[in-house]
Amino acid sequence: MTFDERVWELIAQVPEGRVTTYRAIARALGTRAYRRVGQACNRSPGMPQVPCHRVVASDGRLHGFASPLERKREMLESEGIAITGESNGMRVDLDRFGFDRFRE
DNA sequence: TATTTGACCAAGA
DNA sequence: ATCTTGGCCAAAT
Repeated sequence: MTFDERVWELIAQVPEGRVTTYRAIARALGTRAYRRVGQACNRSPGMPQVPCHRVVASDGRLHGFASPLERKREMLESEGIAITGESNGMRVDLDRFGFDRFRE
């Protein structure tokens, strides 16, 4: 099993209405290669296999997504997750929506 | 085999 | 609060 696949497996465990962080995933895998986790998301199959839109930066900000439609993100987040801030600094409250109780 | 590349992060300034 | 810097490490070149 490759590193990417392990990352996807963890992301798949994040329930709807919750988010996780690149840091939490790296920690769960016992590594500090946070950037590598981001790449795994980039190459992930996407929904419905891997809900990579539920992965945010460690401070709760919505990172990356070179996609022209960051709006898409906000919409998907609106599956019950509150977003604070404007287009630039949109962030989620990790204390309320954060998830890192991975199994295995 | 060697180098470059990230949807990152934490600590300083 | 914003910016810079150095570190991280598997995959893709």
